[in-house]
Order: sequence, then C-alpha cells, then structure tokens
Amino acid sequence: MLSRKKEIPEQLNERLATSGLRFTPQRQQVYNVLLDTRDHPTAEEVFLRAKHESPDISMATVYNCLDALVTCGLVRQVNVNRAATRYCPNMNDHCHFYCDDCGKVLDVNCTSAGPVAGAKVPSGFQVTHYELSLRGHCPDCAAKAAKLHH
Amino acid sequence: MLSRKKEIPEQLNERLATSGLRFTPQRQQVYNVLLDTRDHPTAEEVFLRAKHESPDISMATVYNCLDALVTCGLVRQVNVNRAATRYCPNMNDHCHFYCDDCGKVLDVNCTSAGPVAGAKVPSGFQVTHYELSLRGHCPDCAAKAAKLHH
DNA sequence: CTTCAGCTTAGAATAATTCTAAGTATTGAC
DNA sequence: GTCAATACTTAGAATTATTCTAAGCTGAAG
Repeated sequence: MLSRKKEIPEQLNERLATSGLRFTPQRQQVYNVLLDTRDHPTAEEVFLRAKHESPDISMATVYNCLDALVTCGLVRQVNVNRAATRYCPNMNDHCHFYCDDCGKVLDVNCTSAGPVAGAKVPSGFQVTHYELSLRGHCPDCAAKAAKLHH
Repeated sequence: MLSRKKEIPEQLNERLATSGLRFTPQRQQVYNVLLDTRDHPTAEEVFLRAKHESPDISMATVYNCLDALVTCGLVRQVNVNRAATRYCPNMNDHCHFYCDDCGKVLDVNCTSAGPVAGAKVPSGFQVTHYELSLRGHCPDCAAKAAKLHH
C-alpha cells in the first residue's frame, strides 16, 4: 500500500524545483491524498485524509501545500457554484460536471478543439485560462430518476 | 431620469409573479441598478448604488432581491475564481471574460452551438446548466501591454 | 557552525454570504 | 372593510471558506 507512493517523490520534487519551491513531506502527503482517490476533494477533505498519516498537519499547511501544487502545475482548482474550492490532479484538458442530485464532481473530456473554440472569442481578447463547468444529473442519478418515474 | 424606469415594472411584475414572488420597490430598485450599467457589479456594489435612491435598503435585502431576480430568470450569477459573485441581467447565451489586468468582467458571445457542443459530454449526462468563464487580457489591456513593450 | 530564506503551525482575522428574530406590508377569506 | 396568514425587509449575529500573523523549525549555502 505504501509501496506505490515511492514512485512519486522524484516527479514532485522536480516540479516544485522548477517553480522555486522545496520538496516537503507535507506537500508530498497532500499530493498523495489527491492521487489516491481522484474525487475532487475540498481543502477540508484533503486535511481530514492527510491527518490519517500525518496527524500533526494543519489546515493552513494544507492550503499552503495545495497552493504550491497549483503553482507548480500539478494540480488544478475546480470552482463550482461558489461552494468550497475543490482540487484535481488531472492536468489533461477537461472540464467538470457537478451533479445536482448526489453532489459528485466528475471529469468530462473535451474534444481537441476545446470549448473555447465554440465560444468564438472576439479578436483582441487574449485568453490564458478557461474553465467550463457543467451542472445537471450524472448518469447514475439520471438512471435512478428514470426508474422512479416508472 | 425617472421616466424611463416606468417601462420596467410590468415586465418585472409578471416575471416575479410566474415564480410566485411579489413585486416590491426594492426588487425593482435592484433590477434597475443592474440594467442601468451592465458592468457585472457585486452584491456590495449593487447595494451602494441602490442606496443612492433608496437610502434605507439593507445588504440582506439586496441579497434577497438578487436571489429573487435569479429565481425568476431575469438575472444570472457570474462566478469567477471564487471572488464575490457578480450579477448580470443579460440572459442571452453568452459567457464571461475576466481581465487579469484591470479586473473588468465582459460579456463574450457564444456561437449558436455553444461551448457545450465542443465538450462532447459523454452519453448519460444530463446537462441543465453550464458556465464558461475565460480569463486573460482584455483588448484594452492587451493593447497597453503591447505599447509598453516598445 | 551560523545564517538566512522557506516552510509549518496555531490561532486570529477577514470577506462573502446566510440566518434569526422582529417588525411591516400585502393578500385573500370572510 | 376587518382580520388572519403569508411574504418581505431589516439590523445584526452567525457561519464558512480562506488568508494573515507571528513564532518556531529546517535545511542548504557560505
């Protein structure tokens, strides 16, 4: 169980270094939490999970570590509907779907063109980031609702 | 100055009624503020502007009124980057561009297909809402930056 | 070694929003 | 019209997510 975590440190260390940040056990721990279950936890959830292995970690450190991981490009923030920010270690081009029924946040792939292409941004605008967030019913909840309907 | 506001009440009244909400002077006032300058103000900014004409209005009422307007479909919330929610009375299909330099929020038209088409949502997902937010440099700030560069 | 910048920590502070309780206004039943 | 029921507004307290502060710790560089 602990063995597979040995792979990570080098990659993490390099990425931190390129942003002028140091490798620390807390940063590794927080990153591990995100990699372990990719369910887009909030900072608070990361904190609770990280405490299992590092009981002394503090909330402020979790925020600091998450910031560091975002800064060095290993993690993305996911904001949906003004709820607490969630964190996602999937750096592929994708967007997020929030299920209004069960509250889960799910990754949704974008086509190669990406949704920004569909937005046809007027000339003059320089887009450096974009975030597409979807809301509705996830496949599970949609299926349940359909069943109830008959 | 007051004359052009006479147009609004009926439309607003109808829309409120269809959601089981009442017409009130405060709701009209808040809606007027949004229509007057479509610059995506925050609740606080709406509050300050509304106070000019209705000095007794309270912050809680502004939030209540904005909620009512969102509920009855006359206003949209615009969330960007966990900053304070902004409010937009443009209900056409469009998305928002946030300028990292000047902080302005600008409307950007979407094509008829819309960005969700570009996202190719897997089957099973039922998308009821989506929000595409862009960040970068607006035309003005991009031009200024280019000039400074030489 | 010693220094110095970067990191972690607990707890205080902040900012946006929501809640609470009380008062006011409007609606509908009679 | 009167009266009760419901909806709305208000001030201020409370809540929540996040950031700040000050102090101590750590590890690399001189």
